[in-house]
Amino acid sequence: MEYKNTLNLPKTDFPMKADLLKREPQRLERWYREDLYGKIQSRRAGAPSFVLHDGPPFANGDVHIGTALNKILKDFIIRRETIAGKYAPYIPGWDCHGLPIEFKVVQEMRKKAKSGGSEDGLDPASIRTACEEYALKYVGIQKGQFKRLGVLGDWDQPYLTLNRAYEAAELRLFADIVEKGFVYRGKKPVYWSIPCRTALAEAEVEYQDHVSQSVYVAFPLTSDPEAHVVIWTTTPWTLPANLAIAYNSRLEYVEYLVDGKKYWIASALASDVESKCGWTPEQRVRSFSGSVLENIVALHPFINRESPLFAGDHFVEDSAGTGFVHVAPGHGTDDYHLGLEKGLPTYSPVDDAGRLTWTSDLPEDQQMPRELLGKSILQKKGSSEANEAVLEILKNSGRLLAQEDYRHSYPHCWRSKTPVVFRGMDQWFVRIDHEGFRDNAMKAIDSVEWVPQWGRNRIDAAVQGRPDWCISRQRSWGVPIPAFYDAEGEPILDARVIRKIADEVENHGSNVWFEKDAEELWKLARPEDWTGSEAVAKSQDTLDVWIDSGSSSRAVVMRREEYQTSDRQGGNGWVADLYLEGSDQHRGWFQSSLLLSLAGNGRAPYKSVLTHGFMVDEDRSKISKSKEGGYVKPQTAEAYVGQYGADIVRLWVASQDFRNDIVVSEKRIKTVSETYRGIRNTLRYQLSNLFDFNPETDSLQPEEWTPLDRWIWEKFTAVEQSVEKAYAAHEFHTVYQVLSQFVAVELSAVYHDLVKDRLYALKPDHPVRRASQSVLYRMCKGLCQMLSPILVFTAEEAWEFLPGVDQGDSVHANVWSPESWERTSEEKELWDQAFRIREAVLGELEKARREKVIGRPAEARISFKLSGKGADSWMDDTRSVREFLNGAELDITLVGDNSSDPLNFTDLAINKANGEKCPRCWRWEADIGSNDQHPTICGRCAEQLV
RNA sequence: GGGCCUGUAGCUCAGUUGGUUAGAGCACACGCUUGAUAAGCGUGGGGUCACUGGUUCGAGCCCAGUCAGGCCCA
Repeated sequence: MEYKNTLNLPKTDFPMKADLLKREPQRLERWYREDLYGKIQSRRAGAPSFVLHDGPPFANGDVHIGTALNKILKDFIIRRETIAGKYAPYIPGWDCHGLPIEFKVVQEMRKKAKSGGSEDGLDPASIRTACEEYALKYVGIQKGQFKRLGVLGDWDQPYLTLNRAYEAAELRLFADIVEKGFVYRGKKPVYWSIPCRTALAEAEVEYQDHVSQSVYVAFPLTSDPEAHVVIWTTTPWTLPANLAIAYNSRLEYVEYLVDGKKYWIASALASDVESKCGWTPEQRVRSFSGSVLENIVALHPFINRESPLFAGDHFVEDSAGTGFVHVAPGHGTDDYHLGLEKGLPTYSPVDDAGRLTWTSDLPEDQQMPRELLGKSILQKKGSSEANEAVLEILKNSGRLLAQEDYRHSYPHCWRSKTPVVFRGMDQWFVRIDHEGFRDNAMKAIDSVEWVPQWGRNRIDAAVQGRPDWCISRQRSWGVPIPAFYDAEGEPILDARVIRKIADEVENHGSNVWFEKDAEELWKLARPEDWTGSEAVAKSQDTLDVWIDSGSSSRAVVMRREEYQTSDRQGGNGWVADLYLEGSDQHRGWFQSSLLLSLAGNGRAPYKSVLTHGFMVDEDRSKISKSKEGGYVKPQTAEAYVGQYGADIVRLWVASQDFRNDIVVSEKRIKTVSETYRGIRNTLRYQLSNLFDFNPETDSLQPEEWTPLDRWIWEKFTAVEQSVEKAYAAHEFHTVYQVLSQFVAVELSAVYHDLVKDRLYALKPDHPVRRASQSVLYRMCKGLCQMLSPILVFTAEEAWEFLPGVDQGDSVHANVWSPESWERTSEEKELWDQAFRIREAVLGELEKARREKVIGRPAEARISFKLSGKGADSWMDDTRSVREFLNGAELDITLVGDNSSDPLNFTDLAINKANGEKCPRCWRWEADIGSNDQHPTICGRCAEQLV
């Protein structure tokens, strides 16, 4: 008789091979066809809400692997809140305006225009149409890539910063802020990109190595034309804008006498300047303290005006230069502040195209020489027309003491990659210190939970140190600033006007501002009781994109229907529970959102803010787009998903502590794949042994289980508790560690291994078998649920094979309730000791096997002496004990009678077992043939065949 | 140059208020199994806790500095 056919061998259609690349897209198709997201939302209607507000990625290019990390983390959290029973809608967003898109679109339009022989069609309205098309195209592309990652959300109705309703809400928020007096018109040096013809935000500037033409220039004193203050600058073109010189009153200065002329520099820089200017230490005449320089006035080296000396102790250093700093208030931040303090104009004699020019700030006789007019300051190959012209004048006037190329880190325009210049010009600003606003912001920061905690330090520093917010941009692709100008050229910015325009934008889109002329717009927007001057022109500026994304709380969280639940009504109900972005956003979106929300709505828009690190290479250095030598994998989400599948990428994200940097490497992903296989096989083992189990009718309760079942169940519930705790703390790497280790150790190596005999060999409805199936069923279900936020595809796949699950019932829509269960302390104690004995036995078995006493553990006779509390209970169930100790035959001798001592064993010995191998259950038994009807198998097996 | 942060086995993580020979899983090596089988089990090797100095009876944990890396800023 073929006894193999009488065994309950495992059976399942849950495949061992994951085949993620094939199966994931199929499952996605089904999820969206059946509207899983909508189903979950309606099933959770009325439940306590949880709002994670999505920070909008820029609608440009493929989804970067770092962006994928961000979205996956958000998806973990949303899904975990959902299976915890919360109503947690996810409304993804995109940031659609801004320079990068406009730059690219304009480039393309120029190219086309050139080949077509005409530059027509480059007006703002056409540029905007092309930009919108471009942005929407990438919204579509990225949407598909996010979905492929398994990120679930309302992809049919995302929020876009270019939507009419969004723009209108943004403008209304802007109107509130204008009304409260935050916004002013001012002249200020701002980063200016010459090719892009725009002011740049700090975020749009990147530092690169740059070689500047640095010069040492002598400024004669009014009191003594032979005495000179020596300045050093790396931007000769700013010399025509020089209005003062700064020194440090705490430094020591030294006077040189060279060819009858006196030159002053800081002592600390003496040897440096000597070598540059060709002086010698012998020419040093005297030294003096910087404090005596007060009230001294110098003359501009080539323009007819004075350049007074002022103390600038906090920015004049003795680490480079001469200890005297040339001050041009229109061309530098320190210069500007010093100028404000001393009443100097923000003089910036450079036009939009980067050419030197005269301005109305100074009388004509104090303007720069005519030969400088029209010279471009844009640097090409290390020099510029303006620099050359200034150098020429300096050489001719004998004021140039030295010149050399100077390599340093210098700000560059992030798009055109050209050096940016500081240029004073009219802009709109938000005044950060308006009515104690900065202090309020600091308080608002205190009210927020920052995770990790040091995030607070970062945003604190960002807000504390930030200057007024320059919010205007001279670009087309953005939300227009609804300002007008009167006949005098004076700006009109009025909250009522802005609100009228917001209504127009809501109805017709913001193109209305660009398509209609000033007269028409003014007619639409002019308040009925307007008493101010009449508008004759409209502003061409757009709002900084950080105003766009920073308005999302007002435009999305406060407005979207999904978020207007009964538990979010009134008070601070509009505040989001969580924002989650990379740590670079402390200065970016977290800050802009905070400031705008505080100014407009009076408090921070979030309760807590979570940040993650950045993707780094295997050597933990910054991910580079191009590496020297050889092919480099594009760092897009697609590149990884296409090779490994989304669940592997997600598990890899979960495997590392995201608060630090995340290492992205093939090797790392491969080890994660190994873990994935372990998890998948465990699920498969469990499912395959549940093929004939009906949870409704076959389930047994813990009291009816064997001690081993209770042991694993207690372990499992402990795992559920730690996983729950880890999820609550957003520590996904702990979820990963706890689950992968539980799967490998407790389940695979112990429980699943030990329980095979009873599952296979006992008759199907044997209570011991049903007991184990009951535990397996509970664990399999719990594992699917615990894994579901991370392994979204695999958890669902296994869930469908789970007995008793209705067709179409998604693991993602169910509620996961972590169990909590413990054995009695007596049982725990007894079995803790049992495991210690097991460990010792396994060691001895291995030794015996090496010494060839036995072939394999199943042939072993294990004997030892047992004493202490619970020892007699071992004797009650030697089958379980034997199974537990992994041997064939047991010979336990009870010794002593002191049952209050802890369980203990001595004299452990391993020998070859008696009996022979049962062909049915493969165990070594002494009672083979004891049953007449089944003479070749063991007694236990024979009983099962009745 | 400044601010914030990170640095424990090949990889990912634990290491409780400083206290016995620093732990786990994976990977690796060797063996077993072939009724979880493109699976499973057992055993084993592997760490000057980035480095240097200090505080202490005692430091992976505390202090100072150095180096390397990341983000932000200048």
